[in-house]
Amino acid sequence: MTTSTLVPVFAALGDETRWSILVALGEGDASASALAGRLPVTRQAIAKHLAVLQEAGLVESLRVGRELRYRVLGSQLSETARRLERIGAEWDRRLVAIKRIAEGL
Amino acid sequence: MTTSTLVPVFAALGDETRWSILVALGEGDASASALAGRLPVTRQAIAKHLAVLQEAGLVESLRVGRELRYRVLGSQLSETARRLERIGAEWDRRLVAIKRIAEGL
DNA sequence: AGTTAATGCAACCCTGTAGTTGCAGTAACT
DNA sequence: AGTTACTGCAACTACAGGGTTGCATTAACT
Repeated sequence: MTTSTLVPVFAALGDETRWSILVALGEGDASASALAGRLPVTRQAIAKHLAVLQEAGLVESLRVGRELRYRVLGSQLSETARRLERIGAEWDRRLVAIKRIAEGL
Repeated sequence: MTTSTLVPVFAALGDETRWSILVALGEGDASASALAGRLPVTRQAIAKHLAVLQEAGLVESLRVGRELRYRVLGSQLSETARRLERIGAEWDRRLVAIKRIAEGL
């Protein structure tokens, strides 16, 4: 497991507008146009954000009639969370070890 | 719990160089100058990155003699992981509910 | 006290990207 | 078939931020 695939996910999550989109999608699948009706940005801007989110594996798209609907993928988020947890735990373990050494054990 | 404090953390994690810094710090506390010796960027660039990481609560600084040493905070990472996990789980729950409706229950 | 080695600050370049407007394409619905 | 409503593509603006160089400052160490 490399971190190379993690970075794009975080980069995607590090934007307020994209979070708004994710939260909106969290309430139900929606197209770029539909999202543009709820958020204070253009449909084209939203389309770009959706492309970034899809590239990061955080959403998937599905054609429904003439519209392209997007669905949020919670599993990817959970997967990322598990990885983060492991890394954080490891760093904390090291810190504890350092403290024990500092205390002269 | 709002997501407003989450975004800076992800923005901080969404950069390869900052990950290199975090990984390096994961092996032991270090100053900006020391890090500059190991990574292919300037000390000043690293200093900026460290400021971002500190702002996001991912590292803390401690003076040791005339140098300013940085330490990675795994706990913040774990905290973020827990939040992510919850959100991801909630979205997945909704998806499952939708599928059950689609199956006509 | 003088030297050395660290940090702090400022100005600058340049690329990436969030956002826009405008128009072309395309597939439903009547 | 014609209209409507959605997506796709392209060009452009503007600003944030990752990176650099250069210099000032400050605090250990001898």
